[in-house]
Amino acid sequence: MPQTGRPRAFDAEAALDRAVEVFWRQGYEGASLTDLTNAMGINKPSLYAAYGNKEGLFRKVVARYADVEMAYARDALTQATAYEVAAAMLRANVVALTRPDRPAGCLSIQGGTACSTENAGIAAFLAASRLAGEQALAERFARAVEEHDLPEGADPVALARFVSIVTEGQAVHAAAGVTRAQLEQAAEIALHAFAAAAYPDRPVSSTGR
Amino acid sequence: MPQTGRPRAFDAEAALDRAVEVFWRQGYEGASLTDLTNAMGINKPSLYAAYGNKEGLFRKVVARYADVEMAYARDALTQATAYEVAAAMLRANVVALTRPDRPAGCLSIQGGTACSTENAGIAAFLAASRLAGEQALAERFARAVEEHDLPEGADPVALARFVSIVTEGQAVHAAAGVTRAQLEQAAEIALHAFAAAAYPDRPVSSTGR
DNA sequence: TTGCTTTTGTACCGAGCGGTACGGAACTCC
DNA sequence: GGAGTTCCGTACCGCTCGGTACAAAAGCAA
Repeated sequence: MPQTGRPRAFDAEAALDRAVEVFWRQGYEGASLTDLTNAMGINKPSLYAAYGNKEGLFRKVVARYADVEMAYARDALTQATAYEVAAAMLRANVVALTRPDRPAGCLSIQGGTACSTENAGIAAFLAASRLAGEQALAERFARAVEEHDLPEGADPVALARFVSIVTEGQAVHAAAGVTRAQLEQAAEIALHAFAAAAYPDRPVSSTGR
Repeated sequence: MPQTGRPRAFDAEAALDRAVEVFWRQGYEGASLTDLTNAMGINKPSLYAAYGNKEGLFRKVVARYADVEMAYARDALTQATAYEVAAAMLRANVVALTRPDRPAGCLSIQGGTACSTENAGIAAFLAASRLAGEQALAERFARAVEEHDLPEGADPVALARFVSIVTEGQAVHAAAGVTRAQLEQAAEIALHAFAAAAYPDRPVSSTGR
């Protein structure tokens, strides 16, 4: 595989990271190619050669975002118990949504929940990727039932949906400028709910961190 | 105030309702003037004469949406107890998000959580209007503390924030196509959490409706 | 009928959109 | 030092965007 020709003058992965921020802040439709190329430090033909087109770039951006910024979600799944999984997920999510060196909120929602008809696929793609994360969580909770960590009556799918809904609400709230401390407070309430719903027969201790 | 001149040939309020649907489905930036005028059955000069410009139309659309589609939220505030307020809010929200004759989700989020830099004001406007609803809820819960409905230690602001976060997460989920029954299940879990957080000393009964 | 006022439809505006043609520049292989 | 290959920068494409000029149409008052 002979690699000849003029070498690329930019770091494709670093440029992708710049694009992540632009889409994160402005959404798919709100980010113009000019915004993107300016932030990435390249011009349009380079962008098209390296990433295909705007949609191709966006999909690579989402993949990169999932790799880098959503690592906490995969880590959370490795916790020992369902409760710890939920706790890690909710708490780390709040931290990720409010990092001072990142745009507030999450790309998966900021990218676009509604689009023009011609870009409807973008919103659907993002929705599907969110639901995939929810399903992974549901599978982890199902394992917890098998392991008798969660009681037999627990509904792994419903629990995962609840956790996922809270993380999405947190993301919307974070994008509106709500502070990390305020979101953490809400995460603890949600976690309390998770415990009550997951272990319905067990008495619930008082709320609080 | 003499009303002379050629009379308007369309119902401005009915046309506004058509515009609500377009912005609800496609978001502010995803809805073009062509999309809007086609749906409203008018042409551009009529739109500009009646509503100012695209942003003016959008603000009128949001106001109309708040009047018509968010009535349930104001109704919920009139419930007798904080718990009933939260229950009415969460349950009615699910119904509103999944009406078969309406776009899925809510305009306040579908309208745009992220926008191009020149339309950043739109996202901020929507965020502010959501937070205003949350504040109304917080005031209702504060009243509940005064009335000794909620215990003295309860935090009305945090409770309102939690409820608000769940409704927003539900909206994102609904827009992704999650069914009403699935959202209702999550609402009940959240409601359970609300009870535990609002009445921390009281024992919690098992989950379920 | 004659003004006067307002709305309507058409046709158009400058600007920005996503995307590309093309020539020169920078590299490897022979 | 070509020859071949790939990338970079400029300049441009057709199209759609939000917004408007203008004249005909439709109402009122006199």
